[in-house]
Amino acid sequence: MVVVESVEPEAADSGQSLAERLFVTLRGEIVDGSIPAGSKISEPELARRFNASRGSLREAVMRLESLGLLERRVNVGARVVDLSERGLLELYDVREALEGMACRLAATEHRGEDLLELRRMLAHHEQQEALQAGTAYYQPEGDFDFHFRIVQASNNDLLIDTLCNRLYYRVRMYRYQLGMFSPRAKSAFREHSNIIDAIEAGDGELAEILMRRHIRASRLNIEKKLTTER
Amino acid sequence: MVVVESVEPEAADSGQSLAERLFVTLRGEIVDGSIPAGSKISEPELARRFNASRGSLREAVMRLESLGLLERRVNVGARVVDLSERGLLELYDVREALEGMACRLAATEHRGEDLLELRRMLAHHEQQEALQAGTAYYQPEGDFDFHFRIVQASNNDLLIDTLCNRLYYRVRMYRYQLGMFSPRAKSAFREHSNIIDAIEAGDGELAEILMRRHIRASRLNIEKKLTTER
DNA sequence: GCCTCACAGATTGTCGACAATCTTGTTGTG
DNA sequence: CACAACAAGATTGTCGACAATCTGTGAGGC
Repeated sequence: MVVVESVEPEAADSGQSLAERLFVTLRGEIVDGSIPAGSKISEPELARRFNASRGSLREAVMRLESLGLLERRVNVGARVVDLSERGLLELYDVREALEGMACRLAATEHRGEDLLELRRMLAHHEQQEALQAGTAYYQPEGDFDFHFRIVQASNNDLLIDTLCNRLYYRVRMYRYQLGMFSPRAKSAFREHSNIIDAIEAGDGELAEILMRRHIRASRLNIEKKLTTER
Repeated sequence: MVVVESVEPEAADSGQSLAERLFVTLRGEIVDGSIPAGSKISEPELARRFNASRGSLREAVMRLESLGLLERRVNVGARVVDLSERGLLELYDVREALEGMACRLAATEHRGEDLLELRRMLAHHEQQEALQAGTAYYQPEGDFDFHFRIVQASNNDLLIDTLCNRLYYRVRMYRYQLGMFSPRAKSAFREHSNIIDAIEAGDGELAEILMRRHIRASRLNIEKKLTTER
C-alpha cells in the first residue's frame, strides 16, 4: 500500500524549500528507525510517497549522504547506513575528543547566560530523578540536552556544527534503535553537576577531563553490555 | 571572456559521475583561491563554463556546501566562505581535539605498516631539511602528509572521514590563501619525531599530549603573527 | 549440475524548461 | 534630499523526460 502524504508541517517551517523539508522529514525517519538501518532508498518510490519530484528528493538524499546517514554508490543508489558495534564505539571516541574540547572552551568563554541555562536544566533533571527514584530517570533526551547545551556554550562554530549538525544525529540513531541509554542515572547526574562546577569555576582543564571521563564511562558501560550479551 | 572547458581529466577518474568531477574540480579551485573566498557562485555561469547542465552543477554545489566550503541561502544562492582569523583559530581547536585522539588511537592500534610509512616519511622530510638548511623546509604539503597519515593510522573511520574528508580541505584553504605555513621548521620536525616515538611505544596518552602541544604551538605561533601584524 | 552470457526491467544520472523568489535600478512622494 | 513603493532582469527552486548503467532472471554450453 502506498500512501501519498505531504511533508509534515512541523518540519515545514524549519526550512523554506521543499527539498529541505524532505530532508528534515527523512532524517527523522532514519533516526527513529521508521526507515530501517541498512535498507535501500528508492528515489522514485519516496518521490511518489511525498508527492514531490525526483529532483527535489534527490537533493534531500544527497544532504542525508553528507550527514553520514546514507551511503551512496554511483549508478547503484543509496542505502541507510547500518548500525554496528564498531560504529558506535568510534562515535564515542570522537565525542570524547570533541566534547572534551567543548568543555574546555566553555569554561574559558564563560558566558553567563549559557551557564544559567545549564544550571536550570540540571535542576530540572534533578527533580525528575527524585520523582522516578533513579530507575532509568534519564530519558535519553535529557542527557542529550545537557551535552547539546555544553557544546553550544563553547562558542566555536565549527565545533558546534560538527557535533550538533552532524554527529548528534548519528548518536540519536544509535540511541533510538539500539536502545543503549545508560542506566547510570545517579552517577551520570553527579558527573554532569561536577562538569558544570568546573566550567563555572573557569577551570577548562578540569572540565575537559571530567567530560572525557564521563563519556568514556558511558563507552565502557556499553562495551560491557555488548560483551555480556553474547 | 568566457572559456568553455571540460572538467580536468585528472579529476575525471576520481569519480564516475559528472557531478562528482565538477565537485572535485570546484573544490580544488576554491581551496587554492582560483575562486576567491567570499565570492558568489553563479550556477548558470559555472554550468556554461563547464558545458554541463545546471542540475549536475547544483549537485556539486550542494556537496561543497556540506563540506563547509560554500554557504547557501534559500532563493539567494551560494557564496564561498570567507576566511577569518576566528575561523582559523576555531579550526586549530578542533584539530587539537581530533588529532590528539587520532594519536591516542594510533598508539593502541599499533599497526605495523602505518608506523613504517610514518618513519619513511619522516626520514624523507629530514633529508629535505638538511638540504634546505631549515629556512622553511616544511613545504606545507610535507607537514600535511604527516598529519594525514597519523589520522589514517587511527583506524577510526568516523575520525578519518571527519578530518581527511572535511576539515582538511578547510585547512588547505587557509594555508594556500593566507600563507600561514609555520616557519617552525626544526622544532616541528622534532615534535613529529617524538610523536612517532610515542606511538611506536604504544603510549597513547603521551602521543595525544604531544600532538596536542604540537598543534597548540602552531596555533600560538599564528596568533602571535596575527597580533603583531596590526 | 554449475558456470557464463545475454536480455528485460528498473533505477540512476543528466538535461532543458517553467514558475517562484530575490536583487537592482527607477520613479514618485513627503 | 531622503525614503518607500514599483518594475525589470536575473537567479534559484521545482518539475518531467530521456539516455546510460546496474540488477536479477533465464537460456545455453561445458
